[in-house]
Amino acid sequence: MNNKQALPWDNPRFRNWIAMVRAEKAVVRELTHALAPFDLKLGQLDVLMNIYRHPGMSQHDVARKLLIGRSNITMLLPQLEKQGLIRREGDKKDKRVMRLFLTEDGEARLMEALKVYTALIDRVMAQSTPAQCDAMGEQMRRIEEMLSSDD
Amino acid sequence: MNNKQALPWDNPRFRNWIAMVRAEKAVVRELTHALAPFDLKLGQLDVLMNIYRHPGMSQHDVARKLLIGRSNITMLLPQLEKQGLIRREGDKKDKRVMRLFLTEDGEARLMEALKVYTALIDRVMAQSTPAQCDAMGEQMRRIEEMLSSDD
DNA sequence: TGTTTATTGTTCATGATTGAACTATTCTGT
DNA sequence: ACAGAATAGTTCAATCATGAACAATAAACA
Repeated sequence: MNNKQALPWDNPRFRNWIAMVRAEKAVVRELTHALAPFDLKLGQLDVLMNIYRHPGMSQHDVARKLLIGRSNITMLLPQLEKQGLIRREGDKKDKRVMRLFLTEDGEARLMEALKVYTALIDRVMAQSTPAQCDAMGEQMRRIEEMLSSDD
Repeated sequence: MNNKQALPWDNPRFRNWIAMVRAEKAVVRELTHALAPFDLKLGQLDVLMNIYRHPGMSQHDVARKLLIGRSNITMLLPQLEKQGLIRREGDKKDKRVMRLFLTEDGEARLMEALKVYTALIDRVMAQSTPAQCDAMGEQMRRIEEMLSSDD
């Protein structure tokens, strides 16, 4: 019984997955430090980005987009509201949903933070050729689609 | 002043990074569910894997390998010890370090969990050709090396 | 219309992760 | 040998994310 031969570390797919997780963790750590001067956590920035792209988005939609729980959003928003970065408006037609908007401050803060964000990602992704980077992105989109479809 | 043109969403590198984060999150979520029957969290499995590959590893080394804090390890190990999956031995020469070993139960449980782990990763990574998968892995290793070097 | 079912957001208890402060031990340099 | 710096691990408080239970509202349908 030669268990060792079947060990995942000999499996390229597995090793590459591990490499991806480690890289992602390293970048996130770097990013968190880079965002500290803006008083923004990565999760908060994700929310701001989504509201910017889709003003009037509901909390539920933000949660689904970010693959996080609804309660997470509920506990995240007051921090952003307190900082005056976002505004919440009850929907006229559907009294259950809260529509989210950036304030001017929120948009300004977002733009500043995005400069740092993109600068770091640019630096990180410059490790690959544009073609490789795109190929990687395509793989990732296929993976996500594959997993979100068979829920 | 056409801010919009410089928006990160028009930047392929940025978009591909976002795709990667989403894919990773989706896989981790799936993985967490798949591991539930084994009473193992992903973080615990990571620790077991490292101890398996490097028996007698110190807690500090595990933390560094996994890119997590030392205190995290300290609070993680008692759970694994209570389940009888690992064993801790004080180093003879250096009384500060604790050497970690898998018990037989720990190794058995690890092997079972790894079957599920690798099966999922195989399924996920099958979205790419082996060559693409390897190319992606190489990118990730370069990224991690790049970020860990300039600490 | 009225009743059942779904959906949105909130609350709450729980578990995970972090970083700073601390103890104990070892290493360095003189 | 000794003082000071460095290292391994622990403790603790704070933060964060999660899922289940819940309230309010809307949608589906008999």
